[in-house]
Amino acid sequence: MMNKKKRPTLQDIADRVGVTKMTISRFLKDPSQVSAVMQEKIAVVVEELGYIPNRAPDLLSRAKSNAIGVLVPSLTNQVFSEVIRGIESVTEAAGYQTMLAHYGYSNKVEEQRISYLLSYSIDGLILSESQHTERTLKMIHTAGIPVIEMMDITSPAIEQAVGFDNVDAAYRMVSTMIKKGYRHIVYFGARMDVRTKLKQKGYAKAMQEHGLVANTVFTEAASSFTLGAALLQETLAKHPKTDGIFCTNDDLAIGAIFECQRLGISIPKQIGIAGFHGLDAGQIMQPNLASVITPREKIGRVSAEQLLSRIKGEPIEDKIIDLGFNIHQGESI
Amino acid sequence: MMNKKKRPTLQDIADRVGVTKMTISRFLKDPSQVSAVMQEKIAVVVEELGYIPNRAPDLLSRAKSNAIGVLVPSLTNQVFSEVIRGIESVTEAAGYQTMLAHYGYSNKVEEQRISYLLSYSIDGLILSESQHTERTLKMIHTAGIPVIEMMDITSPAIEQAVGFDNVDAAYRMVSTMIKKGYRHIVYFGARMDVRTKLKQKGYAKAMQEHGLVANTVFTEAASSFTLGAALLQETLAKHPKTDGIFCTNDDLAIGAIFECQRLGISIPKQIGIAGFHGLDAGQIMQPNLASVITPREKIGRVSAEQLLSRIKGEPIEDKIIDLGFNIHQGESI
DNA sequence: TTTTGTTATGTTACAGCTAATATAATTTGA
DNA sequence: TCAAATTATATTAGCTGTAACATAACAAAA
Repeated sequence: MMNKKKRPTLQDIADRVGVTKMTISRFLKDPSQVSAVMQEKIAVVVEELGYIPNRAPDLLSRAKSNAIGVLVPSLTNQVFSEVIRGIESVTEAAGYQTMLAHYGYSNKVEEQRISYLLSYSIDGLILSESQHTERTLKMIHTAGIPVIEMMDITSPAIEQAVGFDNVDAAYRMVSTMIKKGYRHIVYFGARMDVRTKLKQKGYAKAMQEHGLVANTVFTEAASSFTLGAALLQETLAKHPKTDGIFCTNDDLAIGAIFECQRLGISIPKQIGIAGFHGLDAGQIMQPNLASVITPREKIGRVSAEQLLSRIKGEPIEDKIIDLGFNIHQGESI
Repeated sequence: MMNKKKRPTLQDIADRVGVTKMTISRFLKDPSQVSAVMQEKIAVVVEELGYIPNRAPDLLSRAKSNAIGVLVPSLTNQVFSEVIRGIESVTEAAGYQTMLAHYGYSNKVEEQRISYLLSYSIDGLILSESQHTERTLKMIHTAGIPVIEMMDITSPAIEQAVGFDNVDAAYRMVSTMIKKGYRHIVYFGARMDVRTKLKQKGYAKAMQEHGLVANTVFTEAASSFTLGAALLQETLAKHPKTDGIFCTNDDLAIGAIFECQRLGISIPKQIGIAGFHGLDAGQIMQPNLASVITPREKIGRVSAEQLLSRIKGEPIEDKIIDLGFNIHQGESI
């Protein structure tokens, strides 16, 4: 076993300077709390020993850690990188550390990750789901820290939700497609997590209202461009009359468009395709991708703001904060 | 101030069960260390109180933290999500926690993040850079934990590097383009971090060897599809004879291709375009993108394996582990 | 000078868990 | 049956920093 070198402690510094560690502690927190002479002496030794702070004792003896936990389903998913950017813009400014974890869309893994984050005495938690295991709910309750659920607002499980209405967003996009004349619209899903299912609900509702038949093509795999292409193939085989496709995200939509182009299927003439989230890639491509534009960074920012305000002890003002979405028609429908 | 609810401790459980907290500690670590009767009794109370472990005391008493730190420049960058996946596949299997931090390509931020990770007594560190501030080097030295530098192997700053040779990779791709007949190849850079500069070096070397003029078009902004399109515009204006483009990453390359398509510039006939890393998006698109395929997941995996082995006290076998790369010609050059 | 106020430093105690060691309880074996 | 071996539980001490309180040192005011 490699034994970590014994790192210098406050006591080590104190011994060299000839004071007690309390003085060093004060200096590190705010140098002006110590006399000018001391400041110099201590600074030299701190530098010399290369002191590295140790958070453990602080976590042990005090309630606040000045850190929050953030759980996202996946790091590969660009949607969440933007959410994270929003969160950190707020936490950094407020001097909070952000402990990031991902759970691969699994409730069980989410539970483990939350347990791990809580073991570091975080002051608050931002989740990306609104469905959790029993034990997760119990842990959160026991920890007694504020929690925000991000992204979807249709059925928050805990205290406060920030995001938009996935069902309505899907409903509106599909309605737009129907209004444009599409009749055989298929829904592309991947991984079938909660949000994918909510969008399916909105899709089904729109189809039903117009007396149209709802068809879903999906896979359990994580979505990707390649997968969009594969789902298109499957769709052409299973539902040859398809004239429209609504995808749970832009990755699938872009993959499907590429595949159409490869097969010589004209977009939007023969098939109209719409995605979800309005990522950069879809906006730059030819044809410009129709998509539901979601306020990802803002969701992160508002979530963090709400969380910090609650950590400060302020009460919940709005249990549900709806940040809305926009339908972008682009050129692909 | 919101006061976090006082979480149950081992003592609380012990009191209810009527034993000492040591017995509870043993049970939690390995239930079989405790008599069968106790196991049942304790399990009930643990469940009932919703016990959440507290890592602080453990960290404090200098035991191993069973956590490693991983620093990546950016979470938005898909390259690094794949590296992280590789790392976690190893650390999870070994029961290690991975503490993730990102530093936005800034040495100074890297320093802060490292300080933060070290304050949690991590057992090892994986970095994505081979250039660091003075203080970073000092801290790492003082902490006395093993460190791996990932991605580039041309000039490791600390102990051990895992990755490939960026200069050579760029050199080989550009040489391939030259061999195919391209003469006015421009290099697209973004953010001009260390790796971007290394690739530029390889590009310049290949151009020079063939008596060709090297031209770089770049921006300080983070790369994106949109940016690739913008750089293409700039290039057409500045270097109208351009017949080839080598990009520091696939995002720029894809953006450039889209822009060419929009402008009616034929690829690869009029302009050949090559990217770097071989991401999914480039492989599915039309035309299939030429790119340097890098073993990203493997870099993560090997880095983690090496780190864990060194945490166990094993010596460094190879200071530099070169995992190579492949030139994929695709259809875009 | 003495008193009071102010600033700088010191002292004490504590947070929760576990390694190491001690003791009690139980089983085994001759 | 009782000593020895084994197993189960208890006791003690320590990890590092800081809040809270105590004291010392010095300056200003009376």
